[in-house]
Amino acid sequence: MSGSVTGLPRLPPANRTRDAINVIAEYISRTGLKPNERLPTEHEVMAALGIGRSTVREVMRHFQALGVVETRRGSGSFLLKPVSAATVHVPLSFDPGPVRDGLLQTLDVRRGLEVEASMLAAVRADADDIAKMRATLEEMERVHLEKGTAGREDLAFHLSIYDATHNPLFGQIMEQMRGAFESFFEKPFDRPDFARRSFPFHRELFDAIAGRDAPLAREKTLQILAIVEEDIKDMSK
Amino acid sequence: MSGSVTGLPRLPPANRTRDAINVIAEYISRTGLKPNERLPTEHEVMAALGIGRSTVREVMRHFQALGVVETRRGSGSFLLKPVSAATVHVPLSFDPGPVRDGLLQTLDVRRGLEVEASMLAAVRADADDIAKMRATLEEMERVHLEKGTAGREDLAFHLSIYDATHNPLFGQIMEQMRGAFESFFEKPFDRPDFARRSFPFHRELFDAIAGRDAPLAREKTLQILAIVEEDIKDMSK
DNA sequence: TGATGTCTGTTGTCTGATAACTTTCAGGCG
DNA sequence: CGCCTGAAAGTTATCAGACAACAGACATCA
Repeated sequence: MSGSVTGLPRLPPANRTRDAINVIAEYISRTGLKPNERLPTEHEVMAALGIGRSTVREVMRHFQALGVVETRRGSGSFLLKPVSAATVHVPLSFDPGPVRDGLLQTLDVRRGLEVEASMLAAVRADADDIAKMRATLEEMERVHLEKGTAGREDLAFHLSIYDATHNPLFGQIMEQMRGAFESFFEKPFDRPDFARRSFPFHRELFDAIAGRDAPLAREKTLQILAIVEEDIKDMSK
Repeated sequence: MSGSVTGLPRLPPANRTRDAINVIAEYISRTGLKPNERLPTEHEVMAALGIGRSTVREVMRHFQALGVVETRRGSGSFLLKPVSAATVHVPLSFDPGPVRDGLLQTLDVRRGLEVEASMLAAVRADADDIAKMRATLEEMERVHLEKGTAGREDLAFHLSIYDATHNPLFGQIMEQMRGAFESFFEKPFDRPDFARRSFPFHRELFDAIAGRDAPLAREKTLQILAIVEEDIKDMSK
């Protein structure tokens, strides 16, 4: 065939935009920019890197697509998620089809992740993790008894479980999947009666994790998700 | 405060780029454009939508960041993954830290997903799915006995399991995580002796799935991944 | 035949301009 | 003093036009 010499890794044709993307990522990590903080203006970046504004805008559009940056017209660009030169970006794309199918498909994935997270939490959680889980659980129970629902606090409890795995991937995947879904179709997770029946199982799940009983933690997680599945099916007739 | 009424989701100030992104996505699905096929040139899109070229470029940059489109200077833009107006994009980003930690972190996630996929496959697989899994398994065994390793065929076998869940999310998540990692650090999955000991368990996993034995399928998947975990730990000192 | 030059179409980037929006702040008014 | 109004400055959104760099097809020549 034509000159396909092995060992020479076909380098991309000089690409200032891609370079600028890496430089910006490195800049963010070097300056320790935190989420919600503002990035330099397009003109500043332009002048600093010696590139045109359209190139700067393509860089920003890149980070926007990755959900790392949000730019507000008239205000500037703001960091949404921490990032560094070593950050790995994994864009997922899928067609959920009808809403109901999309929810059930993600539930399959969620089941896999949540079960694993619960088991790992039961094995790896330290005293601080358990204390934090207990705190979020009790806050959730309090709000639930008071208002009859506790979507936000429920989420906080599950996030504290992810944290207890000491593996940031779980929290990030679940949170970002949830975010993507909320923005695309109405959020059914805020319905007052949604998954209400799963409420008592949360304390049982916590007890299982705190008691280092991984199989039981798995069982309780499956029970919670089974209720969620039923409610999704009921909800969509 | 100023008019911050709850329940009204603050719509973004007219955004031609975002509109164009949706229009392009809709166009791709409507014309049934397949991966590897070429998109219209920037000038064509520009003229067709009546927008400026920089806007077109930002749209392309968006799809590029999402891994949906690849644009080659002098040639044009090419579709990498199927897309439609209903496609949901979930960009994940995380810092794996040291390579070894990154691999072990993804292994936690992979364990959750693979176990769930195996169990679902055991429940949902139809005759065609089982036939396909058998075919890829036997191909893998054949290549393994011949060459001592079978990375590509091993992957095909696992993908056939994902397909048997009838939930496209599993395949996409796993494939894209793998792709992101292969491009960032050297691919250890091609090492001749990597995870060799897991070889015999693959047929046992298949037998469990074909026998509709979900708990056994879970067990076999865990055995395979335990070997992978050991090998990762061995490999990195 | 095979390598080389040339032409056309396409993407990459820059420059400069205008519009639209946000934030700030000074001034007016009760 | 406190609140509202509106002008001004800063910032992003988009456009238009230009030139450079590259890929692919075709013609040319040894």
